Amino acid sequence: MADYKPQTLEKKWQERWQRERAFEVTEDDPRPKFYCLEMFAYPSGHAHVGHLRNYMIGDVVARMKRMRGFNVLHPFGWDAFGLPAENAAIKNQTHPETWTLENIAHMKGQLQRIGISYAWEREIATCMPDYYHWNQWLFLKMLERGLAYKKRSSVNWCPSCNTVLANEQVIDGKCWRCGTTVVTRELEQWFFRITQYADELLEAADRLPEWPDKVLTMQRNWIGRSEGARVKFPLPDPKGQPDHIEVFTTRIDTIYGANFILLGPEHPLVQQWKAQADPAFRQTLEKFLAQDRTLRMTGEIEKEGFDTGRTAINPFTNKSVPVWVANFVLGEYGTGAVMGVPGHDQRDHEFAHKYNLPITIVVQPGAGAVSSGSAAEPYDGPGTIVNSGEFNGLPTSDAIVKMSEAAEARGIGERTIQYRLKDWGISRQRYWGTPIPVVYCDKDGMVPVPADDLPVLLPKVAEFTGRGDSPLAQVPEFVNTTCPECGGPARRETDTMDTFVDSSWYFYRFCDPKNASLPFDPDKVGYWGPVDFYVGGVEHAILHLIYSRFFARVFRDLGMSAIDEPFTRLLTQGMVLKDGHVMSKSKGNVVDPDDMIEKVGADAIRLYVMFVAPPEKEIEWSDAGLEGSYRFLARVWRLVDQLCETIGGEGIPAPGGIELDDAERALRRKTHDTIRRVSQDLDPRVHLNTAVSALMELVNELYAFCNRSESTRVGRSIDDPATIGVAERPATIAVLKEAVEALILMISPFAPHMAEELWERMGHPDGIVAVGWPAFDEQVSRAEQIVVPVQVNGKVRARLTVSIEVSEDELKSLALADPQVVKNVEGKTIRKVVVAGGAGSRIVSIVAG
RNA sequence: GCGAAAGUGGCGGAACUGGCAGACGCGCCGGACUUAGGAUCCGGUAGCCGAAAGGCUAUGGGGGUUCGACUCCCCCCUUUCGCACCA
Repeated sequence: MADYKPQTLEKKWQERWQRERAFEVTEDDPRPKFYCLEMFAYPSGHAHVGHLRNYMIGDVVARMKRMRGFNVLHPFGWDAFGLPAENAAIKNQTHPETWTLENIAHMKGQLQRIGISYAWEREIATCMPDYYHWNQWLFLKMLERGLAYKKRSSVNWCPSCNTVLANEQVIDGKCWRCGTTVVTRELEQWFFRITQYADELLEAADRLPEWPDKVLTMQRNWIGRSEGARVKFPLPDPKGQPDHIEVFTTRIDTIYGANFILLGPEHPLVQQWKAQADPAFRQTLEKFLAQDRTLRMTGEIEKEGFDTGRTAINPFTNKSVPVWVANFVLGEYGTGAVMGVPGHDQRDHEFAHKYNLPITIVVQPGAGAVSSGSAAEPYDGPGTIVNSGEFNGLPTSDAIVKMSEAAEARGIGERTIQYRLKDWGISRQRYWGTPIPVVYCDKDGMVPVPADDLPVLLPKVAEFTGRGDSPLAQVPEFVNTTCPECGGPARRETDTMDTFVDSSWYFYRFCDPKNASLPFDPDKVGYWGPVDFYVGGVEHAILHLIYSRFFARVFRDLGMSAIDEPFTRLLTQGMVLKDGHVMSKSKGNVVDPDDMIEKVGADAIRLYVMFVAPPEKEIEWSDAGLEGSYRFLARVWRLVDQLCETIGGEGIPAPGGIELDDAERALRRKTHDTIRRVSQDLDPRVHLNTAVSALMELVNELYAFCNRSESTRVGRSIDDPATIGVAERPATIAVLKEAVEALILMISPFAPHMAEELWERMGHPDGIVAVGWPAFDEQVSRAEQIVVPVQVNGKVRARLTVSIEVSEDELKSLALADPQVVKNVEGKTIRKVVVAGGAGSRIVSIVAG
């Protein structure tokens, strides 16, 4: 007899798993593969239970799949480059690498203490040269194929982080990381041509049935496909190169109502015209253009325009229309210019109203009578075309086709598809990232570093001032190099890559983490890929998950893999709140897992987090709930502790062929019913909370079974003489053994340490890891009892408890034998008895009269 | 404004394809065992009526489909999340 002492037994099993390399895997394994992955971690210092929830969910699935006969790859690594390391270095006078490696060591210990079953021999850290080497390799491949390119552009600049942000990293005009308002800068930047895959990424989103709809919707919106047309509005008096303004519209059918042209402030013609204008005009234009770009992007400022004094020709009406600059037109989207149709667009209507521009109605809702005059409200729905010459009377949908064709025939426009998605800017003016492997030579210009010279190592020395230029530019030994082409002096690129590059393909590196000649062996990715089950926070729904889908296609097109979609199934786990807020160090509401392990052990934490809510939902941390889970584990412990001498070891037969009494049969049914429920709740559903509750029911049933009489009572306190374990009857022992062993096995994904210990105490010295999932006996489970409602003339008059083995005929006779049914149909003629419902549940309806 | 998801006891949550609403746990109440109990074991716990048997009312609100609705359909309310001038 021994009390449940999680701390010592957990340590024992963690050491044993490590010693026996219990979770390491190879590719030459006859079992089917299963790749289970949680989003790798940024090594920020200390993991709190909110972080750990992610890994616990993946671990339950990985352990369960192992038991069910899969060769399970379950690796872990570190997203180790990034700004916080650099900021910490500035603050603490240490090196980012020191800070990062110390954090990794600590967090790795935390993960081991909570008992996550990782193949640690495959661990990777993106800040190591043997990893970022392959970022550089891939960059060169993308450069060769035109998927990486450099251009000058206005970029989002975070003045606090002192670096560029991708569009995806700007939230409401603010930096995703620090919340500082983002400003615009003109810089030479490297881009990845993700837009080349826009259509494919969008289309394939329909073929990801095991992703949450929410994530797919977000990705679809982010890619933002619109079908429309580009149309040229000629400039009668160009005085310069372009002799027209091209607009993008999804509503070419309203073009007869286009009474003005609006240019975005970034439109090149605006700059050109400004330069040509007289000083007074230029000054007012500049004043207008000085509006804060980020304020404009929030959409909360009033619509304002500036009349350029120029005109263009509407190519359909041949009328002259004024050209304005408008603060609400986005320079980066479409052509940066739009046609203003005040009759049928809310924004254009407001604009026309404000500046007294004419409004023309060209669409009537429905096919009804034509009303005249300008509408007080713009109508932007479908309808019938009016005031549009030869197109009058067409439905708007037809008009879009006909007018597009007309524009194409006249060479003044074409149908196009416009995406909201833009190319991915990857240059970062920071130190702690992958150096971009190109050099600049006065003679040969931009020259890629030859693949044989990779990796371009990040120099150890760098000064961390937090100034707004690239720290690498301060390191002459790094910057000054020779040109691979001509051997003359050259300068290295001093920007580093966005860390999202690192995280966009790490799941392939895990398949072959030590490969020194390629990012991975295609055969190994062919074996393990794609990731079958991927767990992570919904905050990565757009950034990481679109970039990874993009990179998977790049590798595919390089001939490195056959995989389009890197993640077959995605689970976005909910956050862990404390006192109603997300855990964060600054809020002071973090729950440190090591404190909790000290109190109740890792298994109780794991069980609690899995039990308290479905994995997708956020949970509110509760110490009382945690204690409840500890109590449950202690309850299981006591049960097994008191029974194992009787039911453990060899020589006890399976209960299959033995004659059982009612209670034994009921327990056996419960055992197999629980196996069925837990199995289904774990796979294919991942309803971990209900799986745990099914196990709790089984434990309750076991206690009730043993407590039928004083002599078989279990579960009292250790020193209580009433707790002498169980009976004599071989059938009882056989049924109990089956139930208890199934319980231990099924609890092991949740509470692996305790399960191992109990399994050992039951007389199995070889450890649980290699043991299979408990066998499910359908025969036993089919004898399950169900309750069938019996209706008489449409009202439920009785409920029959029957076995689902009962046939329909038997069910009918049972219904008629039920006293209450007899009472309800007494003296009446039974017209009809109906049996309905699916397998397992049947409804008897009796029509009497 | 647009889009998505959700609304069930004191609380977290269950209910799988339309079939006993509230599994399981927390909390609370009681009993047993005890010098003691914040341990353990056993029981109770949606609301209302009733001594009980039992009955009635209940899944945000209102309609509908159905023998039967937490579940499906329509309208409304609330909350959360995402997008937000994308022409």
